[in-house]
Amino acid sequence: MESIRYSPCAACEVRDRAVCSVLQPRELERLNSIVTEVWLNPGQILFHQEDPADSVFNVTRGHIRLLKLLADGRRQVTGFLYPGDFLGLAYGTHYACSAEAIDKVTLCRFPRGKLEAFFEEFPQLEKRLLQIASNELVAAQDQMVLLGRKSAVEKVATFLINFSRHAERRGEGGTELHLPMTRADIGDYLGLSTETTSRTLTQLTKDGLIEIPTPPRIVLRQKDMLEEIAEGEAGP
Amino acid sequence: MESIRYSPCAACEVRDRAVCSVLQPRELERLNSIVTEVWLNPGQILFHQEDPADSVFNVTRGHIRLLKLLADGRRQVTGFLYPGDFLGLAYGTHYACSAEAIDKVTLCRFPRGKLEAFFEEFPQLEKRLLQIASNELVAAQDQMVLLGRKSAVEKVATFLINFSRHAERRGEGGTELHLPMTRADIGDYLGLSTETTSRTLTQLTKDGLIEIPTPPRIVLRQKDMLEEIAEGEAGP
DNA sequence: CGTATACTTGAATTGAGTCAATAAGTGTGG
DNA sequence: CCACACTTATTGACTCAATTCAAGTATACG
Repeated sequence: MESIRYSPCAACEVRDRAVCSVLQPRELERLNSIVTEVWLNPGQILFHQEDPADSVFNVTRGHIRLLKLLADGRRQVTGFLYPGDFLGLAYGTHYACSAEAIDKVTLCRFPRGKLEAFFEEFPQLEKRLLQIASNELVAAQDQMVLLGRKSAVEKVATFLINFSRHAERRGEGGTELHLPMTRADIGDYLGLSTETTSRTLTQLTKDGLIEIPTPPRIVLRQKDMLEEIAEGEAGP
Repeated sequence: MESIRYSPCAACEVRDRAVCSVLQPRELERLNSIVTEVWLNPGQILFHQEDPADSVFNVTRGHIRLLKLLADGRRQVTGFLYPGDFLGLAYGTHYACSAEAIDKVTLCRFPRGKLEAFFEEFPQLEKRLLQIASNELVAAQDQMVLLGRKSAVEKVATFLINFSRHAERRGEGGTELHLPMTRADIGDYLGLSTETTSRTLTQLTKDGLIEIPTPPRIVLRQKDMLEEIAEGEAGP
């Protein structure tokens, strides 16, 4: 994990979606002074569960997985982060989960204390964080429905649809997906085994709803059907 | 659902835990001016999923269940609220889930717009909300681990331990629990059927870890063992 | 006291997990 | 460019934890 002190904000590709979106260029310059850039290679760990939570981050490139482990090694991925996503809200003094790079990742690091000092000066920053937290809570509730009540195929369909929407929001077209994470990651995110995840994707392929030219690519053939399945509307 | 405009804050039993805890008595009086009190009978609905989210609430007495429904009626309880708990963060313009009274409930209602106007005057209120949201996000992640990766007995043990801790925090002693919610509610919260929930409680009774004198009461006999089971440390 | 609701228990079923083997990619260095 | 090692993904056969369906038993309530 390397990091430099540089002026990344000016050329930031995700500024419109990031926390910083609420700041004026001049304010952004001030924020710049406390930001460090962080690079991670695939598999590298940004922080561990239980580490002191002294920084928050914004993903600028690549993908992060958040995960929690049980004593015996069972893994739950609590979220995937995409470029623009904010990271570090869900913590008190220590991080509540680990954050690992899926592919090559770049982030902005904000020292917690310094960022909070900024709140006095730019209260809109705090408002933005509350907004982000609120969105995350809504997403968390949806994930609880998924984990608690959806079948394997409903879980996988939901995942594909959500990923597709996310890609669309980034202007990437929501039909041809490039999944950066492995089947094991997806399974641990959906509360499924790797095998069930793979089998379910195979079944969706046989049913003509998706196509897997070559993993990591997946093409959504019948998004409307997938959406129905995702919402549990496709019969029992 | 009745509601009056009265001065409830002065005699509030949960002021120390509620959003209001960050306000001075004089500030509290100002807040008082926008608060309405709401009473609910068991089973009554405070708001429905998809209703416009024009108010936020603080529970002062009784218990609320938050739930989401799938198209075919499958139910996921996304949370139980206890006296002192805040309600209404996880929403944009519309509520993301329904809120129903479990027993007799009293709440403070804050019109959203008016509360937000208060933020200018009392920025510590907004800080408090961010703190609450952060705590809820941590809890949501724990619930994902539970729903995605824990066995039935681990789920039930976790629920009992969490309920116990909550009771202790309210100064109620964490060994003799009064569960206001039904087995069906608990099951829908843990991603289990009513029957499995009941069977698992029976099994814990046979193992001597708990005692069920007469539902709704449950006595925790071996809290340390329950904690081990909850964390998945009690063998495979 | 009868009726509705909540809870428990049993028997049969099943969706997803586990274990195990194979196939398909990816990358490395000779 | 190919052979080897390594990781990721798929597929199959079997198992099992939890669900479903079906009674039956408490408990609360008007």
